[in-house]
Amino acid sequence: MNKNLDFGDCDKLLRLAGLRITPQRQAITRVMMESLDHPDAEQVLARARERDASISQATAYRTLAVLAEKGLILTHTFDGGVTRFELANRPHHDHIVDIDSGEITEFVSAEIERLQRRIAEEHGYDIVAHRLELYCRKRA
Amino acid sequence: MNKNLDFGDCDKLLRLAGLRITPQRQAITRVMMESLDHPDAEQVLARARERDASISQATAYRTLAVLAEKGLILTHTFDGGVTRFELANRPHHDHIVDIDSGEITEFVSAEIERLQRRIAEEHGYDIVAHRLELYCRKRA
DNA sequence: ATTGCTATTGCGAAGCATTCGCAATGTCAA
DNA sequence: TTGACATTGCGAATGCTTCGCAATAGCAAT
Repeated sequence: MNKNLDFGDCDKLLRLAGLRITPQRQAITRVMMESLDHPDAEQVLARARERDASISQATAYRTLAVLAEKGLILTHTFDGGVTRFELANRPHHDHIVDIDSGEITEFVSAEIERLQRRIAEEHGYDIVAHRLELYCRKRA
Repeated sequence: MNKNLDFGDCDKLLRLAGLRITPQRQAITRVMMESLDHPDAEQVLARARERDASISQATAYRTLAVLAEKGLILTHTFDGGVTRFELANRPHHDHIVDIDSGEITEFVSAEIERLQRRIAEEHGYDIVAHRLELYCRKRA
């Protein structure tokens, strides 16, 4: 009980989403808060079960879905792969996907973002969101 | 290796890909040559069956897979949806998606592509493919 | 604390797109 | 024409994700 130092933050996040606080949701939410990578549902479930072994697969999917719906986590579906998740309140970034290993690298380019805005503007648009993924292979 | 192929001849295309010419593959390949949109496997199958009603679902998937593998068609997966296909003889382009109307506008930016290559290079990667989508709203 | 309303859960089954195993058939070079 | 082997259709099997439902648990009002 004394190791749950992040309980407050976690509960706050769940209340933000207007969700009832359950041990399962706390475990899953804390996993997302601690994950620095982009785990898929299976990985989130495995990590959450280290905290609460009783969590079912369905609950993992449902909790991730509702957190995404409330905007607290982001979902990514890289080409041909499963849905992956990450916490939403992090700085914006795009992704490099290693097509051999599946490894994800994050990057930001202010210059690309500026060009995107210019292109959108030239077509009479304002950008609401964008998605940029580079599917890459390690240099020989 | 497929940049300058003659896409006007279905049989020639299949032969260049090193594939045996079958009625099923001819039908599917012709469907792809005539499609101006980005049909999914189910749609390709339906259109191909107008030419050859005997084509099975498995053959549609297998043919599309092998054509993609040979670089003759491209695959797209929009937002966790199904895989969609497009003939590969069109100039590369990215998409502006009007989030209100769903209208798609194509664009190309050599400058963005150059920046992408530089970013990938800085991370030790070569770009094999990329995906860039701008989700936009018409300017007020 | 107790109650009552309902959101949430676990379970297994059901979807859905896609792939696979295999015997039959078709293609093409020799 | 032949024969090796590529390709096909069928249906079953995947793999990820969602659903139906009865039991359970959270939470606000008593």
